[in-house]
Amino acid sequence: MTEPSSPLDQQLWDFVYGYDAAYDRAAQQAGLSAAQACLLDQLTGGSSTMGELATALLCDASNVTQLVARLESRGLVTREPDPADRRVKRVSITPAGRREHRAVHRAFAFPAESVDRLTAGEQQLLSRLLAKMRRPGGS
Amino acid sequence: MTEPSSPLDQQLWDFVYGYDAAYDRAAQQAGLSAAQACLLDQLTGGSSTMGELATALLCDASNVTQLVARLESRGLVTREPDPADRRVKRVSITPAGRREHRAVHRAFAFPAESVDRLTAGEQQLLSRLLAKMRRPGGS
DNA sequence: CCAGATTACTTGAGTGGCTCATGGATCCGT
DNA sequence: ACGGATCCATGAGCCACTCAAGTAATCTGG
Repeated sequence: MTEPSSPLDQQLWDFVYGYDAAYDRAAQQAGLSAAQACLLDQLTGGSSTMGELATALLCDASNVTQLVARLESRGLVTREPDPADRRVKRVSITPAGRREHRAVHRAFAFPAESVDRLTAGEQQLLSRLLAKMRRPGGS
Repeated sequence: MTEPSSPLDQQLWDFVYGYDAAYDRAAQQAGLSAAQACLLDQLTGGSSTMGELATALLCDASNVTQLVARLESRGLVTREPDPADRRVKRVSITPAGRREHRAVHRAFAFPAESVDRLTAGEQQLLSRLLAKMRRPGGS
């Protein structure tokens, strides 16, 4: 009685599994963990505080401290006290960090490859379906 | 020049992110890690050897040794030498393990909820798109 | 203006997941 | 029966993650 999951559920699982594995490999190819790559990605839009990073990455602040420490020791991010509130640390990505981030992005071919197998119309359709699945408030 | 990724890429990322987070929470609610839940899932189809599990989970055999050890110590799986080849250990899920696995499955509402926001026709369409994205050999 | 609560981050201890290198046991071909 | 291959376990080590406690800066009320 282990309800055998619909084929669609299985397809979703497989897709996510492949997506995750591909991201891991892409990050690792740049000498980063997936978590480190995610953190760098957060910073490409501008500097953040430690707390903002913790919120974005859905994890503890002390975890961010360590992630940033490792990235900082490799010169991929900088961590400076905010002049306006000296409790706050502003974390920014360095040019070297940006290079690593781009390397990960380039190596992460999975989504582009997947999407490229669809026609433009199918891509639009997929986008619509994803949007509808996401919304908690129905269509 | 950090090519701003298409909206569809972002949607895929968000979907996978939500999927992963939901699975983690579902597993944790049953006192399991995601890796442990995946391992149990592999065993619901019948017993496996350590090596088969390592292949299925895309990880090192020694990692499986530890995962199985923890699950075994909690009575969720058993590990017995294969009578035909005593190098091989056959890992099987116990009734208690099956209960935990079902608990995770029940708590993992994300895919069902997402898919349920689509009509039957849309679900079929999504299935077709996923299949087409997966295939390395084009349509 | 200043004591106390609050905020933002760090530190330390502990758990797990993961890998690599190594080792022991078993199996198989010659 | 010997030697190589196979399957798994063990140990060391890294990283991600969490929780509890600590420090420093800021805010707040009397």
